[in-house]
Amino acid sequence: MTIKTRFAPSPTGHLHVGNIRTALHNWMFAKKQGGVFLLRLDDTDAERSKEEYVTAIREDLAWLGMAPDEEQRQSARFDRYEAQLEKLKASGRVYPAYETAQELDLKRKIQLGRGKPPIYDRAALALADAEMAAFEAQGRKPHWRFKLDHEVPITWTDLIRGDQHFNPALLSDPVIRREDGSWLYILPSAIDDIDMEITHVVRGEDHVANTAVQIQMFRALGAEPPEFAHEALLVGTEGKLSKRLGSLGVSSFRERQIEPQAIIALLARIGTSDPVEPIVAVEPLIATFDFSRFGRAPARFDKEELAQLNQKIVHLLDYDEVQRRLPEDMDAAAWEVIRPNLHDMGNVDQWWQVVTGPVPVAELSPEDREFLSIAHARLEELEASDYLWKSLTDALKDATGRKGKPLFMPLRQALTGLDHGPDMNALLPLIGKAAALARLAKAAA
RNA sequence: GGCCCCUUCGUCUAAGGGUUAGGACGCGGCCCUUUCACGGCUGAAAUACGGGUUCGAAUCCCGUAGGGGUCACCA
Repeated sequence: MTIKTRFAPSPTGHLHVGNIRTALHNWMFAKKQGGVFLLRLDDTDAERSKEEYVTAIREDLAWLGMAPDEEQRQSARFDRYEAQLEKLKASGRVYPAYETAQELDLKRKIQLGRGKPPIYDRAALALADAEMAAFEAQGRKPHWRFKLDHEVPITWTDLIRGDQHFNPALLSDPVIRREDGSWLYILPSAIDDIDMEITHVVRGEDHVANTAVQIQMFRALGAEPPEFAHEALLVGTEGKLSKRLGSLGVSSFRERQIEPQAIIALLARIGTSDPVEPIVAVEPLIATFDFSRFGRAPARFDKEELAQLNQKIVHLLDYDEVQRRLPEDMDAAAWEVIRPNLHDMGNVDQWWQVVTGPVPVAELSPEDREFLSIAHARLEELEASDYLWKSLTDALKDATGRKGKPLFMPLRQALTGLDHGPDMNALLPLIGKAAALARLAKAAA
């Protein structure tokens, strides 16, 4: 049997870290088994679903390198849901209810006030035909609920959480369809999982109770439930499931010059017993992916940790991977020289500026300026070569007796305008003899 | 409030009765580098609390505290 996972976001907003993590785990699990990764847009809510978010979700997944193998959307399958609902009606597993949202809300408040769990009381189940007819006569239309079988305990072995047990009597019969005919996600999701032959449902632990309900739905529809893996949610650095985390999307990562590889490397490992490591290629990440390594406690997502990982990732990036984002005339050799000093890809221009100039003129003492004019004279006599820096500093050592910091720091400042930066041995050939002479002359003046 | 899950260095975690409680990230120090960074080495750093069970508990049991989730005509 081929493995098939699905990522089922509702296009009511952009993907955020939590979403991305879930998508990633679905994708990695499928890839590890040579399976299929399905993107299913849960757009049953026509009010809130927007086409721009559909596009954004596709683009974000592609940018992260996990384009789906297949795409489906629930809005195209309403006929199918209708047909399946009829079957459930026929087998008595769904029933009409006429309460208004306000009435239900009131009931819940009363239950809560009494210290009881706010579970639907199944009043609609006791309705006589005449009462229903009366509601219909008033023009009231029913919404539909799925009838949980209270006699059958719900159990499954979760790939992350282990054996799970739910008492169906402690769960509300879920509303599956509104009076206006629109669908709630829970039944369509189960129908889709069956029809699309999903073998593994990987989602956040906020769905465990839904899974309990859906397991009865699968069975009521004559299907065996798939495997389930519910992962612990991500929390922010404050320890709470932060609102800020919900707004951290791909666009904010792009703005902050975070490479997709860094996001993948962090999200693949965070909350697992494997260490978060700067790994650029996705294959080793996939190879170590294993649900048994997932912790059950919420993991902390730290933007700072992501930034640090990103820096290490940048230091591992090959020239061909970044070439199209580099200044046009920057070659592989220059990339190698500049790369170790990068904080993120946003620093490239700054360092390339140091090579191509112009650079700011350093403030120097009269002694240093005199030293630099000697340096200028010596450099003029030298051949441009890969060892230009060594030849120059050797010559100056002999000529002036300077050594150590007093020897090289004025040179670095004159040549780069900065007191830190890439190795001058590598940098000077990049700057070139002519430009170096000009900078020395300017700083000595 | 009911139900479910969780609690080991700052962070992510390993160790399912006997360990100097291990690793990774971060942090400190040293080395390398005629700068910064990179890299190498090294150090500090944890079993939430209280009771049991046991020769022996991070590990099993109970309780307390704390955290997370859920209990929608959202997904």
